[in-house]
Amino acid sequence: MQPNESLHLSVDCVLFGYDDDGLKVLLINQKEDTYAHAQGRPMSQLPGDLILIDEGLEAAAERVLFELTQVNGVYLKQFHAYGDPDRVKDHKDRTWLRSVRTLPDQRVITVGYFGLVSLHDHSPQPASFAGGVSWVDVNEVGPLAFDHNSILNGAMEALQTQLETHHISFELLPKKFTLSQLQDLYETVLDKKFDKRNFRKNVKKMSHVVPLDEKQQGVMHKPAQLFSFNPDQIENA
Amino acid sequence: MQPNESLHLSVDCVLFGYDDDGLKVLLINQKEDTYAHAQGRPMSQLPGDLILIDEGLEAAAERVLFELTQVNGVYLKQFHAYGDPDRVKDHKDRTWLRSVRTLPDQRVITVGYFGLVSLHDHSPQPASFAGGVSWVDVNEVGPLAFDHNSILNGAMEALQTQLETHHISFELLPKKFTLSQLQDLYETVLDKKFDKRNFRKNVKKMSHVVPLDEKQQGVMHKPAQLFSFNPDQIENA
DNA sequence: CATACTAAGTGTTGAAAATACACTTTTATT
DNA sequence: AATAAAAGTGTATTTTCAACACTTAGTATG
Repeated sequence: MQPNESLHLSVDCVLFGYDDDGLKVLLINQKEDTYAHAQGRPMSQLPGDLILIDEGLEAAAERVLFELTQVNGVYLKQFHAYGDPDRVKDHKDRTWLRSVRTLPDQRVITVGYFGLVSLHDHSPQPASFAGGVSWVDVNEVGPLAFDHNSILNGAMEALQTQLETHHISFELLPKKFTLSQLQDLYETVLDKKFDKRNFRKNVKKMSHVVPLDEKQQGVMHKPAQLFSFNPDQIENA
Repeated sequence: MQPNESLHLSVDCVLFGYDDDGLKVLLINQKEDTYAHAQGRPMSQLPGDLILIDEGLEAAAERVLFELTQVNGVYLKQFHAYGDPDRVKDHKDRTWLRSVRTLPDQRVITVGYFGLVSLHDHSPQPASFAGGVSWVDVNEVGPLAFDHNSILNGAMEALQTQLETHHISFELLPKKFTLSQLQDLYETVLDKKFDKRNFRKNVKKMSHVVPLDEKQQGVMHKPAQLFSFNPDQIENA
């Protein structure tokens, strides 16, 4: 029995970005000219790439994300491995693979990581690599290359679970934020509404959310109190 | 950049077995004679093996588990991928690897699956492969080969989470069981005590747990009502 | 400077869920 | 007949969750 002759491993990163406009995911647009003399048309896909031979999975996810988006030091969490033997063999994906891989027919297993950034004050400048990059509202994502739609779904579920159990909202918000922004974030990610007063009662119990001596400015209504996260307290969340 | 020259992928299965005596995990004992003319001594490890070149991850986990334990059709769930570049390079593990692998120096990434069986009425007869196999109480597991102790820890956490969120207890119990057995299972897996009356109130709400017209026999105390799981209702759990 | 607009901010009440707690029953054994 | 052993059962209290409407502080406009 010759178990695995040659089998490749990649990481795919689902980078979520949040601002007042909603929850976005960072997608890469395949280069148009890849398809100039070939069948098919360019699709969008998640940022991902093969791991290096002596590189850890987490390190690979950080590197790939940095190479493709210039984003550094973000919260990254593994959520699932995808290993269908045919996951990169679909007809629609072959033209692109032939243009970028030396061995386009090899099986690739991929490990999914999701990452979180705030689009408010981070605004990562995605490297214009591989044909361009864009933030797409998670509710407006069309068909993606490979099995990336189901990877994205897996990431969404993992994000929802993590938000409910580990209160990781601070990864998606600017350093200073209002309670209404926090509530909008919860409502957007979990796709349900909360009562304003009850929501605020719960926030009061979260010791890692601390009020600042500062108020919102330049809004044409009562300015909101600003809050921030106390990193020392996050473990207790 | 030559991404990954040769890199292997395995699955490791953490098979939990439960009976009145506690929660066990199935371990493989490395063959003594492997070490006859070499340094080191045999260790225990989780059942696992390289995946085949055209085999899905889930299918690989099922196959490996069947080959090593003769267990078929059990609940199996992926929980984490382990990819430290040095995870199979520790000195203590090299003798064994040289004896079983054609390429003992290759990096191996592994995907962890956990499985559940009842030791009451299943009693899987583990194939005496690779030097013997044994059920070890999860609280008495010594040092394992590779990073298998941390894989086991990951599986334990996944099991606890699944039990609390998806009520998968039926995978670990015999077809007929008493409420005391069910409570013991919860207490063992989650490592906390429950109040008998409150526990039974909660069970009454679980529509997939149904009473039978049958009682325990041959016990020297009041015989308990037997229950079973209604497979049609499990989705609603 | 008065008015209008906008989102911020704030408490109470009722329902439901979680917790704490002790005695009686049924069978097998001697 | 007495004993041992775990099964089985109900209520009162506390805590958590859910529903609900008005006042406040600032900006903009006439």
